[in-house]
Amino acid sequence: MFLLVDCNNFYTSCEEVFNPKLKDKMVVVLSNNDGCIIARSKKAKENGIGMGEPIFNYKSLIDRKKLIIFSSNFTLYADISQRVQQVLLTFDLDMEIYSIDEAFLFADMLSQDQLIKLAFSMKEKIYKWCGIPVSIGISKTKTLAKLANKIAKKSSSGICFLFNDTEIKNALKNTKIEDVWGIGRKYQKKLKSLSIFTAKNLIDQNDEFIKKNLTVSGLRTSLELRGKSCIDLEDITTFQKSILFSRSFSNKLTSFFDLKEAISTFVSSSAKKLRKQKMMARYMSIFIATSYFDKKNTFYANSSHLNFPFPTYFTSDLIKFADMALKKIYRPNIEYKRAGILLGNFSNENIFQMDLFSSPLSFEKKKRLIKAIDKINQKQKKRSVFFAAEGLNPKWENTPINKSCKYTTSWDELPKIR
DNA sequence: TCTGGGGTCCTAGGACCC
DNA sequence: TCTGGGGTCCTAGGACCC
Repeated sequence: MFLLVDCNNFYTSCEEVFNPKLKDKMVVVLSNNDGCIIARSKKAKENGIGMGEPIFNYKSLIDRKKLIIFSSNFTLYADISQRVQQVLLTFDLDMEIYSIDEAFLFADMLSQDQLIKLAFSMKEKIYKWCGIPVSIGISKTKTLAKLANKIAKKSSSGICFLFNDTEIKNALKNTKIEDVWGIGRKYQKKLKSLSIFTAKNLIDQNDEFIKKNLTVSGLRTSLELRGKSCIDLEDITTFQKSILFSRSFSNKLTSFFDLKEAISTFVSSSAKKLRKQKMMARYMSIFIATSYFDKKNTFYANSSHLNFPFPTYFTSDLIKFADMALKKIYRPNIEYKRAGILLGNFSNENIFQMDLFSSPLSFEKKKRLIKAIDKINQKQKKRSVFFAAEGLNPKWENTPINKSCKYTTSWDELPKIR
């Protein structure tokens, strides 16, 4: 049996842990640049505040102090997530961290009664130790566990089991097709045009039809809904395949120089992430775009891809490559609103093919240099040492206005009790 | 003049997830 | 006026090989 443990309203719940007064209030957490709503408290959801909506739609609610807003604080959320995972580990089951607020667990050799008991004690322990409420769905496959979790969210106990065929059949009948894990916006539309409205409707189709319309992923989904497990627990050791860093700018950028500074900063951050995972990249993609919502000017978006002759995790190399890529897609006199970089095609830092013409000696030298830089930045303030290409005064960064403290990861920001 | 059949690898784009 | 960010998987088509 698979269990899906999912934190309720995760980001706003994290804020509540350190700010109990928020309980039963309308609270939302905002995206970068304080632009869109990316998390809502229960009360906010009940009052019809939509996911992904721009916050300026709710200006009057904020002015009247009915709606409390937070800038996102991912340092805090990631740390709380870690703590929840630690608690889950104490139950000694195979586990897959599926996202910042979800984990799949796999239990065999347990009776239904034991599973029920287990789920209740998990929920209780996580709340007691971390202050985070969770919902748990349990069933025969991951897709059914997801479905059970959705039902659990609405139930008073916060836990839902789908064990026998009648229970499952009923659940499928009452589940809208768009609520099935694996059916997104496009497929939903397609399926509805084919008169498929519920999960039950989907599993009643024949395999060939499903594969033709939804590819093998859709076929897997429907097999899973029928109770046949096709999606295994992901191995924890599976390594990451790409690193993306993208931002919308607070001020639009026009000059090549400004854009280059922003991109170089993105490169520097992604390279740091890459080194942390002891990986090297051989592929880079850069993209830039104007504002999608700017109706006055024509929309421009472009990307440029690059395969390096050798794998690297050196910021210096990557900044040079990024510069080459950016030159290909940059057009003058345009107001850019968004940019990003993607690194991929990874290999291990110790096992890789070197460039035939570079000397191992210079490689070692570069390695020592970058390790030293990382060390300094870790010990001292962030960005004590950085590359000139990143620029001294970023013109695109914004200062979040309503950010809570790093209560759990910074000595200077520990919660104070007065 | 007439020109086969069986493969692999790579990539862009489109779907999905949180 | 103000509109997010980070991932994975699958497929078709093009390039290549023998």
